[in-house]
Amino acid sequence: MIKIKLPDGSIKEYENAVTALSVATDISRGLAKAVVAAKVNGKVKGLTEPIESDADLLLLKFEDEDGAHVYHHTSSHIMAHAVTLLFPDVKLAIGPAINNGFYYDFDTEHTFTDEDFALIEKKMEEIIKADYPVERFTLPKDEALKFVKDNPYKYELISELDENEEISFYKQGDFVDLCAGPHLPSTGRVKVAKIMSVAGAYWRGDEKNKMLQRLYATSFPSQTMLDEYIYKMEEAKKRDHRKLGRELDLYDIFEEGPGFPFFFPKGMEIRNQLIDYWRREHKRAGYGEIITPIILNEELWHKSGHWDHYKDNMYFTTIDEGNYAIKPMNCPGGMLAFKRRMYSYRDLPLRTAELGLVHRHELSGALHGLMRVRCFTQDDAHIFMTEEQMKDEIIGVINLMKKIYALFNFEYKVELSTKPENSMGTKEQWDIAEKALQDALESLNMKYELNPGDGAFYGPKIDFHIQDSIGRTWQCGTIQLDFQMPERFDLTYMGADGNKHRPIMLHRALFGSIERFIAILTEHYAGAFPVWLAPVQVKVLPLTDRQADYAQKIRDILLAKDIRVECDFRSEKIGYKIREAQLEKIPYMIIVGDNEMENNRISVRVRKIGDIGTMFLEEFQNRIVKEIENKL
RNA sequence: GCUGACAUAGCUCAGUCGGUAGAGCACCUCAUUGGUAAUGAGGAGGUCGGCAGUUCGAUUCUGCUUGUCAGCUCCA
Repeated sequence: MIKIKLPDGSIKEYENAVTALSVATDISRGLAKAVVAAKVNGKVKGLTEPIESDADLLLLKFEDEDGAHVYHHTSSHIMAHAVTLLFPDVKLAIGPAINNGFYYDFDTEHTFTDEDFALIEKKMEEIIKADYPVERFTLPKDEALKFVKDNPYKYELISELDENEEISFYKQGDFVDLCAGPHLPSTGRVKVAKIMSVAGAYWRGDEKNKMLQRLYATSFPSQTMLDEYIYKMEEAKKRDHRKLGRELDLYDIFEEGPGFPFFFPKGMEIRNQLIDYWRREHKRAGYGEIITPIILNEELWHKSGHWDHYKDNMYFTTIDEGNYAIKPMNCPGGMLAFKRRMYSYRDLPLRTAELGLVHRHELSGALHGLMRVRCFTQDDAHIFMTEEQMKDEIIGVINLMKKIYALFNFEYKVELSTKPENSMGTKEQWDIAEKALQDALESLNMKYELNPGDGAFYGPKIDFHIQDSIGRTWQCGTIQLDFQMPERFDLTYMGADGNKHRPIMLHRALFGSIERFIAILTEHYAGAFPVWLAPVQVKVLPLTDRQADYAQKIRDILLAKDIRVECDFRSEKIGYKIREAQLEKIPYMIIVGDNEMENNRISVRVRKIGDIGTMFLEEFQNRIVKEIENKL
């Protein structure tokens, strides 16, 4: 007797081995139709895989993340199947499910174009209609290798697997693919698929390898869901900071300076508000602010290790026949600032912040609006401390980061990145540093992912990643431990014992880059910034020329309270002025006609709500001042 | 940097199977003085990203180049 326990606690009993599909059928026919995979004792399995002993069973639908994953994975096989039929010379590489879809990497002489998409989709439809059962079979490693001998990619993948491992394959019609699975029971379970784009992708993500052609696609259980997805993506694109930055006249990048952004008065307003806030928080958290030069002698960069590890990303220049570098990071300058005098252990931890403008030579193909630029302002800080202070300092920084991100209601992902291949220092130092970061994360109960080998060349780091409008994530905040720079620069402090000791250094940035952070904010708010950040907070709209003086008076009063206010004196109808202010995403409009003027009042219109009626200017002023103070 | 696509007015986009271009919005002028998302009329604005080549003639075809977009790689 096999007992299958369902999530609601109920138990179904079966004489013999049973499949998740038949359990679903027992519950209801509708469920059997909707279910796409199952979690058996917490592991995702195919619906038709036999369950041979007692198990906890969770039936997965497309709506479940794991369910969608299986659904998309089978879809990727269908796409590979279709491509194989249309382009027989194609060699398959890998084709996993990803967020919102799937891709497959192909090696073929043919260059895929947009016109091929429709052809491939049509072929996929045929495979779906044929409703081939998707069957799993396994081979021992040596036979598996023989089976894929004509495909170097699959051959390489299998070669790396364990000798004794059973290698699983999935077969649908005549198409067979190496795959760990699981899969849908048959191809007909996929309803609609759409190829989204084609792009180059290096085999195994290594630029030394051959570049393959990657087809990105998605699939859904219904046309309606696909349409909704496409609509959603189009809507999301309207939030693109590059578009909004231009429309709202905040910032832009021109052909004359690829990767070098311009900020205009309205963008600067946002930037300055952020920085004001940043300065207040840092003063409170015990930081002193410094500024270090953008250009420093090349020697410094040899000493810091940047020459050996970061030269390709740096710009250089000559002054009076001397060689100079344009800083890609602020730390070496920070080192000089520390070294200028002697410190006591009583001075530690010493927290030094710098809004430092750094320049980096990024690959042209990597540039992306304000998200990825060639010059940006890091809200950097260097904390010099003793080993005992390390953990508390890390925790302090994480808490400050959490406080700032909470202000914007950001969802973020935390990653711990460890020792990369080409790094400075000893393994012991790295171990201590990595452990300190990990301990801090764990003592705060933070969820994080491990990202092995992705640390900076001088130390491991904790990174904070935030999503953009279409779900791409960007690293913003970062906390990096560094034993190397203090050693290279021979930094010391005087200990209680009268001897010189070496401090440990922590690099950190909260926004990460002001430019990237503003891009994230623009997309996060879809350009409708909260009052405290809005470039223009209030627009006064006189109904006719008769109210011009009154409008001006209102503006002057608000200006005197540091409220950012503009007037629209043009001889346009009120509807027109409102529409324009609305499109500019200005939080408050003050509308004044003869009525308001006679009663010494104002009409207020809120961006999100609409007309909220008339009030005295003083009432409005109290309201908006309070909102600004509370950062709403 | 690599793969693919794209580049026409400030913005969004038409268009020319090779005969030097057009709309809407924005801008300027005039009229209009209005009550919560577009008043009307007129005007100005483009060496069709740049450089070569083919051609009687190139914005259109070809090559190179610059930039942008998607992805890979890399990173805040």
